Amino acid sequence: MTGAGEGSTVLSNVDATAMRTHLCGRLRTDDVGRTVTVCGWVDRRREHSEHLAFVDLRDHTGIVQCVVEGARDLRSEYVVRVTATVRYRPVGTVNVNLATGEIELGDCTVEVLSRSEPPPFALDERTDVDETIRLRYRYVDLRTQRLQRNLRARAAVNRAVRRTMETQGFVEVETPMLIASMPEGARDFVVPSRKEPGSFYALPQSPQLFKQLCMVGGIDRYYQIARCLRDEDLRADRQFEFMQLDVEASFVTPDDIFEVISEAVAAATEAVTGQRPAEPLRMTWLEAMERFGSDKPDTRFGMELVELTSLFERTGAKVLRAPCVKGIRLAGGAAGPDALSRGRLDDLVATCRRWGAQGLAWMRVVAGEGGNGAAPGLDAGVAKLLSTTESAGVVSALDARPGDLVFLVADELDVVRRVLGLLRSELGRPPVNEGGLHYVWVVDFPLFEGLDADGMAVPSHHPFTMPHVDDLDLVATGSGRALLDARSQSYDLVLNGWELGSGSVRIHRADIQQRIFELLGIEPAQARARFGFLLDAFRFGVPPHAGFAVGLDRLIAVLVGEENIREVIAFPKTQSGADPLTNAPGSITAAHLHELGLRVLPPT
RNA sequence: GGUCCUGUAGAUCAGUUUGGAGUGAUCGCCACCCUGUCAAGGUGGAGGCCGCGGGUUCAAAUCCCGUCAGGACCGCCA
Repeated sequence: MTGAGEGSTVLSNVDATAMRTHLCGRLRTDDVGRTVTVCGWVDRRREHSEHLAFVDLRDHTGIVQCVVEGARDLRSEYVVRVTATVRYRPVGTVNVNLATGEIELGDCTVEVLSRSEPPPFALDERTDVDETIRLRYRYVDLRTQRLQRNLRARAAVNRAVRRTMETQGFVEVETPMLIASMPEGARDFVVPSRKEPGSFYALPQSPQLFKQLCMVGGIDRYYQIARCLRDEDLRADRQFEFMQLDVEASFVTPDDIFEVISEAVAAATEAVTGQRPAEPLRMTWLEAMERFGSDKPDTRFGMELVELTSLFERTGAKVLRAPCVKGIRLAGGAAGPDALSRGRLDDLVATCRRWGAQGLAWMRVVAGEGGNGAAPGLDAGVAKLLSTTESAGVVSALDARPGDLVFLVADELDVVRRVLGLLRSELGRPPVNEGGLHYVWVVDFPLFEGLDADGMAVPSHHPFTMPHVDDLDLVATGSGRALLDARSQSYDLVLNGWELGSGSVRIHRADIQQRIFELLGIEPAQARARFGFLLDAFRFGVPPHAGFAVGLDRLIAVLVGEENIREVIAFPKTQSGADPLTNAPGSITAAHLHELGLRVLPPT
């Protein structure tokens, strides 16, 4: 957080107000001898008698010790104003753990501005308070160092992102919150119309179509720090509403977008950590899936997937006979302090089944027979089912050493990738605040995710995603499963295994768009109904354009080392979508319902 | 829609496996004492529908069923 205040344009005397001269945490030995007035909350008091009490006064900058003489009824979280003289602490009473530890406030005149009931939970960092209670009293929780730090980091990111986008020539355009519902993608939040009962607005899942209209409108370079809403189940990294740095630019290639976004996240990173991150790696989707079993690879640690299919092509071990076999190695997983227990292994097998695999084969790596220098062998688990050649092949392909644990999954290609990718994270992923910041551009995503029951292609992104330049012919003439090899000009930005955002080059040519609709099974009439206004706009001169959106909540969470985006959101919702503070969602009056032409059905 | 974990004092947790007398601890809170503490210290005290409902049992915080709330994950999130 060293850089959080850097480059800010605030006035230097902003600490002072009509009620105070200084902020608590900023007082230093330079201020000794000054008469100051500070305001804040009583953090802790240490009463020695009616003659002497030490009162720690806290504001968002930190704590300063007030030496209060004479009896005063000052309790936790009272809001007080103290006028006093800054003085050195007596020899031997300096507190090295406190930024203000060399000084204290003496001759205090204390004014109680507001009393407080005892707080519902301790505001220190030592105990993990139940999150429901923290959210119920979020206004108290916000006083903690943790949330003060996180929200100020968030503001620093917003500021840095705005500055860098402006510097790069982007224009901030605000798009509407009340829009038409699109029957694509995530579930929309809807708002009933009063003027037209029975009709509904949707809240935007993203400004996607509006930013493309901005390109048709000649904005050239658009950006917005936009609130987006999706009515899908919540997770540690997903809230109903979230913020995106939304970007679109005309007459650009993906490289232009990479440059702009890389610069924005670098500026955001520097604003929080004080250091510019390394340039993002670039990796194709295929490489990410093959090496990490995920389209959001966490490159902070190894344990990469190793291809073993050909080794088991003619295996006698039935459980390993499959279209695809891959393995990963857990160093020290079989022996030593980090060894996995049999119970843990059984759990992992069950977990992999839940993830969709037929099973999980595991083996311990042991020292080879024949003494020193002999190649390691395999033991336990399915080891006895393997031929000597197969065992040796596994050991050599995975570079396994005695004491390691080896996991194999044999199944369809996509299952093997996914399950081993999840297992790799489960076993090896470091905490969010360890291992540095590793940005990765994942490029060349498949254009289609698969085929639906009718044999129609299912888009992996949205239907306006431009095919890869080398796959335009395939898209134009291909059919059936062959189409699944087609790549698109879409890309994701990943940070330490978190998907930060995605973007693409958009289709600006009517012929390509028409072909894509055809492959997706969208009839012309249907296309008109759904996206008519966009297609109309494209008839009036659309520039080639591309864009991106960065999930700011996730970015900020990783930058401040939080595992959960609720910790970087001032007033988040619980996993069930409720707000324990305001009790949202709630009912509305019958009159209100009537006005909107709505009737609530009884619960089923 | 599903899987798993959690729910005991204002807070954080023991106690639940194997049912048994009065559910304890620490912090906080209240009162008193204490003139250099800083997670101050000392003495005393208050504070519990053991999430809720039902069942089994002579007996339930503990076992069973249901339900509510919170969390992690799968599905979902173009």
